[in-house]
Amino acid sequence: MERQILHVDVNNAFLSWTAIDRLAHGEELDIRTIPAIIGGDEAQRKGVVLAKSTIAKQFGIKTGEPIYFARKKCPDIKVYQGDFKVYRKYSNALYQLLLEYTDQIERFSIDECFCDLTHFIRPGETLFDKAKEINKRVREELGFTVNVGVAHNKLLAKMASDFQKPDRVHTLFENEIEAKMFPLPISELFMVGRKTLPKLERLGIKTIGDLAKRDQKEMIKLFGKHGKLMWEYANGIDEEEVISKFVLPKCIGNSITLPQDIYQIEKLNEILLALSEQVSYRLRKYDLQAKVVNVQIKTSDFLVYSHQKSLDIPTSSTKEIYENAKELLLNLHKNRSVRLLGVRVDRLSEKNEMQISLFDNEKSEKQEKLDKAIDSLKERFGYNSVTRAGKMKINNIIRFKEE
DNA sequence: TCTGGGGTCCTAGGACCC
DNA sequence: TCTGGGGTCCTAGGACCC
Repeated sequence: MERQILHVDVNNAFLSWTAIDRLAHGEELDIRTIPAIIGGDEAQRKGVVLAKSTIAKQFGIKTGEPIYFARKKCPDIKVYQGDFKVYRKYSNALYQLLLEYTDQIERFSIDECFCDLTHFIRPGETLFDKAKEINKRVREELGFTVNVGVAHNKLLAKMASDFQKPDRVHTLFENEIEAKMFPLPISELFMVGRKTLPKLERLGIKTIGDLAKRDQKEMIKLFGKHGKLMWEYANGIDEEEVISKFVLPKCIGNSITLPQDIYQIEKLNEILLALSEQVSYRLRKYDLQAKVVNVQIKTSDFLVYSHQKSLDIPTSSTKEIYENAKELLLNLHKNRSVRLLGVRVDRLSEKNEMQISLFDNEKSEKQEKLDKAIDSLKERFGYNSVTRAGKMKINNIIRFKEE
């Protein structure tokens, strides 16, 4: 049976949401109507463009580039800081509205959803009608706009939502692929990134159609699994289901670009503790444990190094994760000047009843009780209310969004 | 020019075992 | 003494996405 899929994509999400939240708080100016961007704090060396207004886009400003570049392109650009709590609020409002159409919703990111309406189209209705209705209702009831892609699989719905923006509904059915998708530059294809683009161009592949018409075996030979995927996408082939159920994370990480480069291991360890604390806190919130601890650094010359360690027994203990991270960092840093420091845990598994209640020894039982006590204080009084990362100055450097 | 932070998945090479 | 091939696990790095 042909599936009925929508991809709902919020236009300039971070900027639009910031705009309407400011308006809701009495601000007169709608920042969607001026050259504006949402960006990180330049003083903290996080000065990249996270979202841009339609007018800012017309100046050639791109998401992900330094704010410094954006100013060169448009000296009058206004820069605003975003707020994740605000994003989450509007993202949830959108999700609630979509739930009126189907319970088969995959939250692909904070500002994108896939919806499967296969079993929710009544006789006499079309998928396109539903898409138009959603588009209109979001604008009128929620105050921001979305693009909606209409198709029979996720890939085509996603490609369709990316066509003309903003506030539009586009279809991309099988019989439209040749006319609507094949002429697009190959860079527009989902999963063709910065590194693959020049390789494809060197092969004479300039458009999605060019790739679609190549031999699939050739693409597999050159790019392996990625080649197979790209070829299928270029041909509009995608069998992936809309996953509506909650999926546990496969890894949890926390990293920070430091306001200044740091080379002293003692100072780095203090930050490492704060990072480990946050990672293990999130791990425990999901009732997960980790088999692998990973530490990553980025040096002042933007080289990235990482070390990881497989543990004998999975853990969710702050102390254990920190101790292992410390050891990894020691082997990693070699007096290098560190720009970014990160901790990540991998190979996560669910704690079963046995593991929650039984302990190897008294020491780890005590440790677990301490973690739990701190966790519940954090729950009640906020993440930063209690911390083992001793010095408060670290919490001035690292701002935790997780509360 | 000055370059975030959160993820997922894949690959290559080495260690180790049979 | 000098020799093989396959499977699994681990690590480091890199690609992609939003």
